[in-house]
Amino acid sequence: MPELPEIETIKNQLLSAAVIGRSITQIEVLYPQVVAYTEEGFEDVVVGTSVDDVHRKGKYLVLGLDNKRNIVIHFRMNGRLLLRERTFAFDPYTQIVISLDDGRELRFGDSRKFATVELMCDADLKAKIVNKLGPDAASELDLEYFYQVLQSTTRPIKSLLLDQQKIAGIGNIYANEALWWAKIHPETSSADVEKREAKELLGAIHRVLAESIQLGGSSKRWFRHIDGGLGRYQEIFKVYNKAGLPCPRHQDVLIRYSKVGGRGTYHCEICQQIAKNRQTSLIDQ
DNA sequence: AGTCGCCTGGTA
DNA sequence: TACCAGGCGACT
Repeated sequence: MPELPEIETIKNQLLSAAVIGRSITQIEVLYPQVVAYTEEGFEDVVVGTSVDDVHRKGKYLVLGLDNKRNIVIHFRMNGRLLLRERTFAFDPYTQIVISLDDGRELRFGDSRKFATVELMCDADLKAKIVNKLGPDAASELDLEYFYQVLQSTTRPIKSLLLDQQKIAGIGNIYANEALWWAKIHPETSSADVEKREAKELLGAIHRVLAESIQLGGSSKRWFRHIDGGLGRYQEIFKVYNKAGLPCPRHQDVLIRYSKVGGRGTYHCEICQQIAKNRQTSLIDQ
């Protein structure tokens, strides 16, 4: 589920809830497979340390500890991180519980069991995660780089937007929404996107991410805030999950569903047309 | 580039 | 009952 705006929301809420500075008194792993990788024993290294940093890179959430270790969480499809008083009722799907010294617990879980929690030192975080991701779509992506990446491949633009090694943080919802705002067909060859369109698309990416962060992310199904509350961006989806409904720009044209790169894709065939591409021009001749 | 596996739950 | 899902890595 969670893409950049959802993880950013979690991060902001953890900061507001003053998690930084709290020390960790206990770790309970209810579902051992959630721990994807540890350089050392999870519990031994974490208990007794305190959280001194919370940040996000792409779709990863990082809890930095004061011993140079990091708890690195990837939510995959259905991951959920809740902050509860210890006495609060058990949350379904909880897989790992991090107890804080003020009586609160960070409870992480995932109904589909795809999500991962890893413990890694600063050097590993950099080598195994940060250096493998492209610039963060919300905070590090500029037109210069974006256009250069587009020029470098003929892959469908939508697939490129989802490629975390090229651009970090965009997932299926925001790829669909940004392409609609920029009026670009999801299957357009990346290299055929003109600089002017690239600028539009970059603006659209920044727009949808920022608006979603303002609304606390999208809770189409599984995403929850740290207090269990829902995001609201799904209330203003333009095309995502809207197959068969009218395009907001064309009341008589219905949103079409298709697959691009194996992922469900939504677009309006009137406002999002494939730019006349070079291959077609050659064939025409 | 496409398909499969990882798993479970919601919905047509 | 079948199909789909805010992801991603390992296959062919």
